[in-house]
Formats: sequence, C-alpha cells, structure tokens
Amino acid sequence: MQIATWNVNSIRTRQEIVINWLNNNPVDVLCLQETKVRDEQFPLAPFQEIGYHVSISGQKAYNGVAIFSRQPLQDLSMGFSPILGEDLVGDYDEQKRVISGVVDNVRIVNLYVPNGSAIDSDKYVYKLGWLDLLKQYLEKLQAEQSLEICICGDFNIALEDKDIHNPKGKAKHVMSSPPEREALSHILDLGFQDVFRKFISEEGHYSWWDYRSGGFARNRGWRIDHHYFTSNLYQQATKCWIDSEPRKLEKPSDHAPVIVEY
DNA sequence: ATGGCGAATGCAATTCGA
Repeated sequence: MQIATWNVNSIRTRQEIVINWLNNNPVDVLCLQETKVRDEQFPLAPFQEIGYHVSISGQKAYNGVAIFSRQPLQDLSMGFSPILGEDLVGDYDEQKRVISGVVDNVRIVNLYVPNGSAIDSDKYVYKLGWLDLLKQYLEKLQAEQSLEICICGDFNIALEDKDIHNPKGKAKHVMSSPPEREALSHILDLGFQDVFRKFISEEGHYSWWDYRSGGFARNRGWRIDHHYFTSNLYQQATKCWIDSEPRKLEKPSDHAPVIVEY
C-alpha cells in the first residue's frame, strides 16, 4: 500500500501535473491539500478516468482537501464536527481543512493545518486553537474505534531544526515557534510517529520551497508535509520518501509529494 | 528588515500563502 500527500496549490492549475504524476506513480491513495475550488467546480472526471475514486471537501479560493483512492473510501467524514460535535467545533469547520476515510482497515486523516501568518497574529491564535481541536478530534477517534490511523498532510510545522534549511530565527518564525512545536508534540503523544524519520535521520530533506528568491534552486526549504502513523502501522512501514521531481516542472506547486509504503 | 512569487477573484488591485 502506498499513501501520498501533496499540497498542490490549486487542483485546477495543477491538474495536468497531478495526472502525469499519478500515471508515473500509481499510488493507492493520494491526499491533497489547497485544492482551492468549490466542490461543484472540482475537476472530478480526469482523475476518475485514470482509476481513482475522488472524495472532496472544498470552498471558494482558499483551503480545500481531497482524497483520491483506488478503492472507495469507507466511513467518509469532513471537518471536525462529525466526531466532536458542532457546539465544540464552532466556526472551525468553515475552513475546509479536514477529510477522513477508511481504506483497507486503516483510517486516513488528511489535514491542511492553518499557516498562522505571523507570530501573535489572529491567524496564529487560530492555528493554535485549531491544533488543540485536532488533538481532541484524534483522542475521540482513538476512543471510538480500534483501527490503525495514518494522519497526513500539510502541517505547516517543522518539528526539528534539521527540518529547516536555516533555523536561525526559528523561535519567532511561524511554522517553527515553540508553541506550534509543542502543540504538534502533544498530538504525537497520543501515539503517533513520523514515518519519514523511521528511514532518514539526516538534515536537508524538504517538502516545501518558497517560490521567491530561488528557494528550490538553492534547496532552501522546509519539511512541513508529514505522515504520522499509530504504532502497529509504523512498524509495518517499509519506505517513505519525498519526490522533488514535480517541483522542477514549469508552473509547479511550491510543495513536493511525500509517499509512504507499508 | 524588506520583498521576492504565485493563485484566486474578477478585471485592477488586493488577499493569502509559508
């Protein structure tokens, strides 16, 4: 089984690149973030024609998540509300950042974690509140079911300094500030492990490079797209890698796909 | 320290991303 995650930064703009990538990398599941399209405008047909079931949760212009899967997803759910209830979730499901389903007895949770904009901004506060809600969501999910879980997506957090090309100033930088790292660590304490770091411990491996200032050409990147597995699934993992090839194409997403195999 | 680039909206310039 191969599960990939990829922030495509607009599925309509990246349609050909994603189709070509799937033809060359026929993964069982592809989790997408930043589809940036209303559900009624999502280009379903091109992906269905190459053999994928398409599950989507989108909105106009921003955010948006989707799961492409060879098998139909079971127990599909969008947002936090189906698990946590609307009273607790409040407005947090207005931004489409969570989609989940079961494939082959593994629950997949595909996430687009808020960016946070800048330390101490309203969006940063929103990000920390969202991460607290995610922790409660996963806790309740684990209490209600016994399936192994794969959380993956764009976390917009680099947990370790070696996940950043230049960690100088990290404490005041969104994506690497101590409160964000603590929030993600508390989530991982529920029993999740970083699959990429099972296989590769060295620095210099990134999944996102800024469009500006030649970030990719200089390999000035961040590793912020992750797969976290519960322990039995983690034990079964055989591979995890970042495919930076699509980042070299014309009009690329600023993120590269990350793939796990188990 | 600042801005760089790219996408969506909607048709110019602004918002947002990371």
